[in-house]
Amino acid sequence: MESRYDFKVIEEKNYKLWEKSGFFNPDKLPASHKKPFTIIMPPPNANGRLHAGHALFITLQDIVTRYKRMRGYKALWAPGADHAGFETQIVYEKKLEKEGRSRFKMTPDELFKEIMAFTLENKKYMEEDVRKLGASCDWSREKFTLDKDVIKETQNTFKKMYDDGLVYRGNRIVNWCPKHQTSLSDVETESVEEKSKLYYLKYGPFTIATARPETKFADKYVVMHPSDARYKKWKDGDKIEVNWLNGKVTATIIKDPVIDMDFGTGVMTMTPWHSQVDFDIAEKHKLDIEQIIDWRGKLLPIAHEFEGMKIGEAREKIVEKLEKMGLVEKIDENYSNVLKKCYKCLNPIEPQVRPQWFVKMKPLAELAIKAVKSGEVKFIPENYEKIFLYWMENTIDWNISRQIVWGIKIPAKICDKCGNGIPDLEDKLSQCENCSGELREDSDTFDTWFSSGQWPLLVLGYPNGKDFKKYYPTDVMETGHDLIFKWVPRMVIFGLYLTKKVPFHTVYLHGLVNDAQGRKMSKSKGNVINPIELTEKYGVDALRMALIVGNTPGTDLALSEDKIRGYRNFGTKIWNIARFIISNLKDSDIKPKLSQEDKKNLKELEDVKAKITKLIDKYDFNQSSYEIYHYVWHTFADKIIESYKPRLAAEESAGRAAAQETLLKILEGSLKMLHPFVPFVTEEIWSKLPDRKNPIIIERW
RNA sequence: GCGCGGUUAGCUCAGUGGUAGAGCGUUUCAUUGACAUUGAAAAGGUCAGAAGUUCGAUCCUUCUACCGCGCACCA
Repeated sequence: MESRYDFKVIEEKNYKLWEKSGFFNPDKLPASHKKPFTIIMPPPNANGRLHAGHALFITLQDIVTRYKRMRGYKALWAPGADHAGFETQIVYEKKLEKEGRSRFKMTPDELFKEIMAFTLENKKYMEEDVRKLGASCDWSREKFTLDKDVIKETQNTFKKMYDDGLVYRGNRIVNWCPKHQTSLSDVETESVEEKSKLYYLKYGPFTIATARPETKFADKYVVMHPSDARYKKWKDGDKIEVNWLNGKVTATIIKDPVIDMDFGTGVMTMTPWHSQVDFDIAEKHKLDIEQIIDWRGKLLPIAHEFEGMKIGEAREKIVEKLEKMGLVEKIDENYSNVLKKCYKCLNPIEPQVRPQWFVKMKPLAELAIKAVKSGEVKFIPENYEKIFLYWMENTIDWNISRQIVWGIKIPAKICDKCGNGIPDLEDKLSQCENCSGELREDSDTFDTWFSSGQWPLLVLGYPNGKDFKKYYPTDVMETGHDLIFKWVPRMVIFGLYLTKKVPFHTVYLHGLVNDAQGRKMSKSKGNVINPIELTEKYGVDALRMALIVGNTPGTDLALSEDKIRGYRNFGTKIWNIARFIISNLKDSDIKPKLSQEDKKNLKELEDVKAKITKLIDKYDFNQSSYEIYHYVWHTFADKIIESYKPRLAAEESAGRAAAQETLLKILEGSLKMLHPFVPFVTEEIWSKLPDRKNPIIIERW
């Protein structure tokens, strides 16, 4: 055996050995592996290389998969690659920008083809990285989120939901990103608290408070609480004449309990086209709505002299005008409000009314709530159950249309005459059934989460695939805690809606991987750790241990190079334990006679194994890795081996043979327990032990 | 504002109703022997603060403070 553990050579060699063995594919496991155990890999974004967070989830899922495989399960870990709609399109747009091009100057087809080529090129590197980290996933089942069957089934689901009344076309207020020229769902926005000014403006006999004077040109409704005593002389529906930005306006009084009497003056005017609250009120009272700001974030002709101005610069100028008109009562400078921003570019979202496809969430959310409350789906850590339920109990309808090309086309026809939208999977319809207007193809694509939400089903070939029957429902969904809203609920919902079964019974959520000081990694801070570079320096096994030990579910992890170095030493330790024992193998025909000490040590090995088994079954990787680490280093190496040295050095005897045999047995047992955590070094040592029939990857735990 | 989490060794973090743990760092000694070292040992903690439950609280309960994070239709 080489005196040094040369991980670079060994990692490559053994990953090839595993791939060649076919054991990543559950169908090729020995027949004794009967009961399926399934994990669906959250598909990494195909447009780039893996980051530290990926390394963590690959390690976690690989540990479970290897463990279950060794426990005799028909273990399936199905990998994937995500086209990552909006994300990838943005990456590509930046690339175009650098080249002095723009997506708005390309046809959708051209753009789609270019992004496809770009993504497929990068996908290879992503897959290379996944392999590098030792993932024992079944590559023969890999799915790409834009595979033909994935597209087809996603579109079928859309049609089915439409037929079931769960998808509708609505002219509703959506989150509009003026930079990216697309609508976004609620989870694709970030709420940022900002200091701004609150303007108190005179509106006829009232004073209204607003943070956005630039939207107020067309305001012609005044809203107040029905039981506000200050305004009881006005009745719902009363008309008043008001001198306003564009001259005289006839305003209508609206009484609605949505108004907070304690905020401002308890009176507001409304801009339904650009505010969620206002839109809701307008819908309720069937009021007129009018667009003030265009899709690029500039004022429309209704703003008269301000037409064409960006809203940011228009605000102060409009306030100046209001001041000249004597309409500004006061300005509160210390107002802080919450602004929604595009989660990618952080530009403010402009709420806009736009015809879009929506999913009716309430009945679907109820399915998910029931499944979680009845314990069909469990969360690790448990407190995420509360978060999940809170989210499900407060859903709003989900906008699934995106105005980008990089995604799955919405298979529908639109009638511009009456606003009707109809799913059309076979591209057959040409005339509107309502108004006989001409239909055009919907140019929008689905929100990525609409297809990702069906991922466990799609990977397994829902509805008729063999795998679907065999491996669905899956066992555990392991993903980042940041996806508790974006992804997990949608998978539960689609699973229940389409199959009446939960897609997985356990959700394991890991935290973020931060830098050594616990700060979030970011390019601007320059503290991004590249996992592949680390594996080249310290080996994959070392990185895996560093990501697992001391890391509890749901909690962020600080990853330092020192820690990885520590576990690199652990690998060296394992290697040297093996070297020592292999150089002290049984070398005579004398029948071994186990001493009390031998029996005690073998019993301890069994006890440790039982403990670790219990811990892994609970998905407690922190404790289990900690236990195995301490057993191997501080019990096996420091105590047991040390105490056996005199016996090994002694004359040939039954006692010496027993010492040799006992040490080998403990080594074998330890290697098996170590294998899920540090697969490479254990596989290599295993191959060097006498009389190996199988690689350790399919040895029985 | 509401919700969730955290506060434990110099740093990063585990953990438990009954003498407080790891990795890295620090100090001392031993050692080239399976060990790109390793082994033995040491220093270092009112387990954020207060009150309560308990024979006993770092752990359970309540409150407070500070730090994170998430959510939010007070315009």
